[in-house]
Amino acid sequence: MKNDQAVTALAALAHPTRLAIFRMLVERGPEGLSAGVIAERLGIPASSLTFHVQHLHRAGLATQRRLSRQLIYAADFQAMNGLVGFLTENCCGRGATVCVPACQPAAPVSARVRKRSA
Amino acid sequence: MKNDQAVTALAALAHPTRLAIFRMLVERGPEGLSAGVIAERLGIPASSLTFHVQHLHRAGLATQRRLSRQLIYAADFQAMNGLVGFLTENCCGRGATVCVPACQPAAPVSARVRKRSA
DNA sequence: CTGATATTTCAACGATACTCGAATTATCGG
DNA sequence: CCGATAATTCGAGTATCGTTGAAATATCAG
Repeated sequence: MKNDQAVTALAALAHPTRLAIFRMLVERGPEGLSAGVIAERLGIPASSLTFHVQHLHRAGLATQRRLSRQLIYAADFQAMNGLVGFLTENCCGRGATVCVPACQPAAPVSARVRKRSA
Repeated sequence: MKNDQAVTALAALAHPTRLAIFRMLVERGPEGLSAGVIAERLGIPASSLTFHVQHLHRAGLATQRRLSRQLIYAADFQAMNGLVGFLTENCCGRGATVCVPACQPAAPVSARVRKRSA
């Protein structure tokens, strides 16, 4: 990850609302969440949600796909991996490069839902 | 690390100049660098440097100590460790908590200088 | 104390970020 | 096509950030 990308990604996460959105997406996994659901959970206007979630999208931290009328956003774990890697390699001293964090969800949502109801 | 602290730390690093300062401090290690040296290396006015380095200090990412007329700033590796830990634990999914990055310099500056000249 | 050095504080300005209601675009069911 | 739903874009107002020169503070050497 380049220096500029890192700054962009850090700025994207450096806001309470956006960090909350991103954590929500991480917890949800690849299945993602629609803009409406996120806005409702956070209790913010739709236009405000768009502003923040697109910030994450532009920074490369969230993917976007359309599902009929809804736009689904999901965390981009590869990008997050890149950011954490950048921080450990460039901002944690030379002795830390041995550590390779694995940024990805433990299991798809469908499996977790099944597990929860079991 | 609390959510608010993480946002503060992320915001502190989310600026080209401050990220450059922090990387400089990380590379330097516990010995730190004086405000004047940092400003000179970056080619920015002293008042601008103060603005940014204090931002890092307030965010807990840099320590400050006085050495006669100079103020020495150094990276706070423990804080950085906390931030990386927060990101891996809260923003990288549940499967990533096994990784514990060790954020600290490989060796004190004095040793490295000796090594370099050898 | 005096002068010199190192850094911070202050004040003012321009630029960017955030918020949110209203208008617009996209999709779907019938 | 039409009405309804989901989301974005637009516009305007407020707030915060970033930059910098000038003035103030702290430390030291003599």
